[in-house]
Amino acid sequence: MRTYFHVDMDAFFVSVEELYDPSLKGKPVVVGGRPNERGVVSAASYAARKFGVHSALPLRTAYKLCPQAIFVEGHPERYREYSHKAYEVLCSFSPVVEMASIDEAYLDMTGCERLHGPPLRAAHRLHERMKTATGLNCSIGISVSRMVAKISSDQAKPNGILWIIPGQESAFLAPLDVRRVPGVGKVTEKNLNALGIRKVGDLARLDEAFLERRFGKWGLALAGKSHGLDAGGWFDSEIGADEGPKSISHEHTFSEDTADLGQIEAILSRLCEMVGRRLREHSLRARTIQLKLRYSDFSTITRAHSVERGTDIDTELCDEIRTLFRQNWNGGKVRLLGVHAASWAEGAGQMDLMGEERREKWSRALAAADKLRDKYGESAVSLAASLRGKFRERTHENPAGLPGKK
DNA sequence: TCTGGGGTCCTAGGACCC
DNA sequence: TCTGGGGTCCTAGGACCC
Repeated sequence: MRTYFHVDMDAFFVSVEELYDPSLKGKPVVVGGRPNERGVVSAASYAARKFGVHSALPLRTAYKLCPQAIFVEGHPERYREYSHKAYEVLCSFSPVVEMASIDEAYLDMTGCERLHGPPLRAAHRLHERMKTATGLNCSIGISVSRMVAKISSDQAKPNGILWIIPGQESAFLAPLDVRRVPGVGKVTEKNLNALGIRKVGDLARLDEAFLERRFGKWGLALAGKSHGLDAGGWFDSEIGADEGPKSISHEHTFSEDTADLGQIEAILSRLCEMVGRRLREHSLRARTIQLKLRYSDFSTITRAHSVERGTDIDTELCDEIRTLFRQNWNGGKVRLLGVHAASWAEGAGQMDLMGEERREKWSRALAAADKLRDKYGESAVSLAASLRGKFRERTHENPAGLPGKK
């Protein structure tokens, strides 16, 4: 029998912002952008949540619900920094730590009793050390199952600890809404509700075979989850095994929908550069390049093309993407563009669409550009098309022509 | 309520091969 | 030529998570 902790930082982005600006404390704060921007709430303070503001809510809606809230853009570098600080605290508690996202982690605490005492005492110590070392509150769920630990940390919020005594998993889960189960979103919840299944206990009473017939493999996993088992997909995998990214993508939503080809191609170039840069950072070459295109009516298509050898070169990505775009654009106003790279090429091959010499020349030039970007920021170096686009986008959003948002 | 951006995993059909 | 079956790759779309 194992012991897992799920550690989840409370209102993480907001709490980090409060460390930098203590005057925010206790006030309704919304992280995500300006209230009149296209976009959604990344995080809301507890004071803001009282007004019905929550993450994923459109910013404009958040503003309607809580006009007095303080809206901040957010600082990803700060969040990464504090995420790393939290990670170090966790590593001092268990050798088996897996960050599940920027603000939550799983710890395998099996066999740590001699060092830290029984689970609850260990959790209190961890909670305290987290506060001292980072200034941040977290909530901790404890169980023999990772999934139950995650649900219990959720129930423990804010700033709490909840231990599910071994053997009590089903009893703990039974009265909860099915929506609390990780992996059950809006759609699955609706489908389950339509069958009269509202609580996890309803799910647990059902025949496994019925769920499998109804929902396939996912139904079987659901049956296991309802009993507190780490069943299906994510929870089945080993904890702590980090294998690097499986895909790299960037996308951009226009502040106003556009059918201007110059503007569109400029953004595509910029996105390709961002993807290319990340590929080179990870020493990866992508075999599959995918375009994402969303129109004003929110209808969205993706179109992919695979190449034999893979690439990490901006111009090659750009050529692929531009072709995909020209082949598939219906001429309508575009809301969002995305560039997605996946399916990594094996080993250290050399050539693809270009000859080896040209390729090396490009690689050197791009490495130099990456360095400049490190030093002076993302906007320092750009392909011509991208530069044009930046100028247009910026002038569009920012008629004064002031420096960009970064 | 007018809907971001970065990911993961799953399904399903068709091509292609043996 | 009247029509199998399994495996793998590619593509498109969708649910879900933070």
